[in-house]
Amino acid sequence: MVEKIASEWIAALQARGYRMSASLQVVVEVVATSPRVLSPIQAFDLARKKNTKIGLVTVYRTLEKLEEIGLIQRVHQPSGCQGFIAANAGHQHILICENCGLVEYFSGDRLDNLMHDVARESGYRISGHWLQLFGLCTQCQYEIQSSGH
Amino acid sequence: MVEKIASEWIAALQARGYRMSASLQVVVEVVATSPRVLSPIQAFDLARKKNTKIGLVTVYRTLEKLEEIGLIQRVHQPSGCQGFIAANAGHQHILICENCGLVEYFSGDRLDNLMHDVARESGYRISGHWLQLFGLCTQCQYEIQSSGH
DNA sequence: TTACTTGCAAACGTTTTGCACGATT
DNA sequence: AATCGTGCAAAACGTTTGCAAGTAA
Repeated sequence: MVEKIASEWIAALQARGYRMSASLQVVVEVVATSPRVLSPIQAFDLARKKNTKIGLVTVYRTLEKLEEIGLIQRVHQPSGCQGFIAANAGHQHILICENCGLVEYFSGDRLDNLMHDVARESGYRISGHWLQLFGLCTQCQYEIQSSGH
Repeated sequence: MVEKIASEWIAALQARGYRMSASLQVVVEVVATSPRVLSPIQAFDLARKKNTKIGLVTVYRTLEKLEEIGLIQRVHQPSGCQGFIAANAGHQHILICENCGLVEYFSGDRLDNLMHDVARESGYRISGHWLQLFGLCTQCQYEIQSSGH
């Protein structure tokens, strides 16, 4: 299932005309299968465990391609904006664990009314929105509680 | 009115124990009175028009202080995350013009139900959220339309 | 065989730090 | 008088670009 996602991403890249290589495959696997937000360097470190030859630049270029196709999205956090996570189509909003980066997706349908109201009141023509929630996943709640905080 | 905001910020900084200087005053004035998102360099350029001696580092350090006190907030945009805008207390959500950076504030009260639902469904303990809307302000809608786009 | 991709090194823009001087309290 | 803030220069950081060599199509 998880491997299936990676192979679908590879197919999408090939359909876009990109050539296949071991390096690209490894980066795609790492990013496609991560349930957590990954920075370029984190993706690089994970990829290096599978392919020692890989360069950081290749990670950047692969992320660029994946974002261009819409398979990943950049994640902005108070701690920084280098993160990426799979862009789960149809679930454009995410909930991020501030401790471990684990991501949950949720629907933002209930925002439509709000956006409509704001557009009318402000006169702006609204073209997009970001909604992100931050918190602690169940696992991290437990661990942090257990360690005495 | 606009000068009042700046002097309130100055007072808040002094109450925090920070010393006053011409450089700091100029930066605070620039940032406090801007209706648009400002990057550090933009704030620096504006401040230099009022005080040629000012250094970019001072702008960074002043922004750091203002953010620490909660008078400004960082603005994340698809084009970058260097922007800052006044943090209008009680109106924590913003609508940004993608063309000129003009910011409108709006209330996000209607998000409470959504957040409660997501917390229950995910098991996360939610501690914060970001909601930003992007679009074109009325002025920029007009200008872009007039110029043939 | 052609042209895209890689990895390295260097360049780049932004942000931070070290430090001597000057200014505020 | 003591300490904090400033401005400059240099360092650090993440990201992008130039290029020669390697590889996919």
